[in-house]
Amino acid sequence: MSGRYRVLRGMHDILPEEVGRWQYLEETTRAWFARYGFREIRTPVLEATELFSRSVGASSDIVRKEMYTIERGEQSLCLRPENTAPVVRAFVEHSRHRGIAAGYPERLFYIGPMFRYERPQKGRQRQFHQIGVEVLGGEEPLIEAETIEMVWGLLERLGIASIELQLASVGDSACRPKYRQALVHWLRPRLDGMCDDCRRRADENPLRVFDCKVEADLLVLADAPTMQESLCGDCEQHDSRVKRHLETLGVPFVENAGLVRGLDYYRRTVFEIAAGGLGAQNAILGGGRYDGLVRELGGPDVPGFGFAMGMERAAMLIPDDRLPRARIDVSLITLGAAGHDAAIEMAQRLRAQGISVQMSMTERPMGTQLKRADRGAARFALFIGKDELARGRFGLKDLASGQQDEIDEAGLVARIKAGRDGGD
RNA sequence: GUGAGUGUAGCUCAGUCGGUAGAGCUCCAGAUUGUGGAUCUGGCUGUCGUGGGUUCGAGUCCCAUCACUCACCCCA
Repeated sequence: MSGRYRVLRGMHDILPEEVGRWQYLEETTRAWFARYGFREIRTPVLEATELFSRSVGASSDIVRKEMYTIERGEQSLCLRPENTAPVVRAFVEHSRHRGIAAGYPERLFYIGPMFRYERPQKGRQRQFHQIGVEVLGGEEPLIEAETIEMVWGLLERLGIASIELQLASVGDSACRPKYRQALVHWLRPRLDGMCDDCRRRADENPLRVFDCKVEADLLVLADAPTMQESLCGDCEQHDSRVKRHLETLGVPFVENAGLVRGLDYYRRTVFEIAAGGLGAQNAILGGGRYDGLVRELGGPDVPGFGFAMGMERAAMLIPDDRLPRARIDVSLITLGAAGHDAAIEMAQRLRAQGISVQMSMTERPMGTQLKRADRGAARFALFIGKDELARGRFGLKDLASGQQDEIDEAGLVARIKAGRDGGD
């Protein structure tokens, strides 16, 4: 490690060697989401701080201690820590609800950086990237099922294996407060035997006790009342419909009554997909329904559902053999000054024909040029020297097989393009 | 914010009891003046994370600090 300046803590350069992994993730996502009618939305990374304290929750860790804020004159701005609130802000600002027909909600996705001032660890950066989806303008359980089926299919297409979908309902404004009360009541006489974290959680956010990792506590909690059995009629019906649709679509899930999402705005359905190989941060994506958020942010009473996927986490799980190898079509091997001069224009003509070409910027020994062609993973080497120029025919060598043919310039393009399918 | 581990060449790492800074890979040149991958020979590359202290002498010991990694909290 050298140099005087370094990247900020928790932030990373994505170098050319890794960029292919990211492009594969992004391209696969865009193509797959398009099949479900999702369209991309891009919003600014900078927003009013209040947007997040209103939506994510002023008491949440994200707002309390993890935001990058900028005081600019009278305004408090911040780098977005998540993107549901900005997307909803844009939805409201542009009156998008006016274009929604019953049964056809607005389907949006985004890809971009988020910022949270946290202590970095495996799978957690201060600048990280999310692929997120928001469905606005429908409360049908099919929305959950279809959207989850979509992302389940995406992970399959990316070759990400050993994943588990966990599903729960956190109820609504009718049944959740009642359950919360019941849980606190149940916990109170048992807290003495439980860990410090649980005692603190019981005060601040009782549902979080289910996140506890202490064996003894988990045994106690196994008998705790669950949200599931406390759901009101509407929530219960919604939840069972979501599950029925998921079964129809063949998406396996496990119910996890202890699933707690960190953001205040969730109602009813919440879910998470966890994977092995990610260390302690094993959630690759999570989300839920947020009926009420649009109204909270000053819009009409439009229901919503969405999730966000951590791109760093997803990228880590894509098997190497899934990634297309970036290859250059042809590397020019020049011999002598005349060959090098002629190659300059040859490169231009081939590139105009849609072929990727590399060549040395200076005359170099032939052995060296071939070595570079190899290292640069070129498919072909094309020899250009005075003999070839005199004959008007060039040696085109397949670097994998070693086979070399004499071919005129007119035949080069077709031959090189044909080599794309044949070669590994 | 808390705890633990690690910082030596572009990369991966060795460095004994405190005594002149090392290896492999990469890179460059050559063996090979018009044919690559293998092999061989030679070569370049260092504020030893940073600052201070102890010492005749510090990569090595002590203190501080910064960064990275993992974990906690929390989250994607």
